Amino acid sequence: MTDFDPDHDPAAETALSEQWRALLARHALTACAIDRELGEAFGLGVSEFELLERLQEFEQEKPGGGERAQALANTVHLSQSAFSRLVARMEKAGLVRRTHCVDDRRGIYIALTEEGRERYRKARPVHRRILAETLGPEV
Amino acid sequence: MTDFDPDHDPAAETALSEQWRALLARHALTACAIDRELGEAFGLGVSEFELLERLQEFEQEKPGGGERAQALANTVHLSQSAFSRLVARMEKAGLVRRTHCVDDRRGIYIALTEEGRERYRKARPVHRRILAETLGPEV
DNA sequence: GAACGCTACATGCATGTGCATGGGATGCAA
DNA sequence: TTGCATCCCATGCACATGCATGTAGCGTTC
Repeated sequence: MTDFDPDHDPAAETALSEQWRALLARHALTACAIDRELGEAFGLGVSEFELLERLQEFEQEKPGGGERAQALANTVHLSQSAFSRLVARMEKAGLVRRTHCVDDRRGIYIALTEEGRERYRKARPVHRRILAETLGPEV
Repeated sequence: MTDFDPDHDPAAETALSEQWRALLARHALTACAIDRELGEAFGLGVSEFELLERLQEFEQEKPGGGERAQALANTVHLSQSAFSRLVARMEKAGLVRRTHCVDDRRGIYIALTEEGRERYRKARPVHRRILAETLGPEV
């Protein structure tokens, strides 16, 4: 709420500003590269890949039949509505499967399909290579 | 083009992946906060503020009548088309002014209006406060 | 158990974005 | 001059996103 800092420090302000610009630049560079390469090769965007990765991780922890949507939505930095549509797209693409919970029929479980696991397995090395290329050089 | 690294190093791969996740999280947190607060208070988004800031910086360097669009587009991490529309929105809002170059009539100059300078002056402290709140705590 | 509020997800709508393309301006070569 | 490739910006289109709202299920209170 305070418009200008009580303890105004120009040097700290400049440092923060440059940190933010660097973050913006790295984010744009990497996200753009992922969208382009994974999009062309596997039909995946940044969010799609992130979701596949989360599902794969959850699957390793407990091999049950998927994970609650709510638990996943928080991990991909999307609004609730955007997440809902992301899952819908990926279900249509055959990468995940939605099933209503039996104990709480408001919620849904989201599980990888075999195709989803396979797609992730193939896309992962490309994703990691892009990270190495764009994040690796600490410019 | 190489699908999997010649020098495969699981530890380095994990480190890169976590670095990317942290970057995604920080970007989402900060960008979202900026969009919300600057949007409510000043009708500005992340890109709008960035452009105002670049224009203000260029203006200080050489107080001439603006900057070439091409030179600015590279600094805000937008596609050429998105940048074109960003400028159109901001011109409509009275924040910038477009003028055709006289020497090369393909290009345009983009200059701050008085309203644009004023809006930036007011928004800047809020922007910096958000950066301090979201980037400052090195979680 | 009826009514109410709350939660979990879906959807209508407005908007911002990237890709492909369009259209005018420039430069160069024949 | 004419023709052609290129550059700079604008625009049609498809699509992803966020906000607001809708809908169905849960829980509590009386």
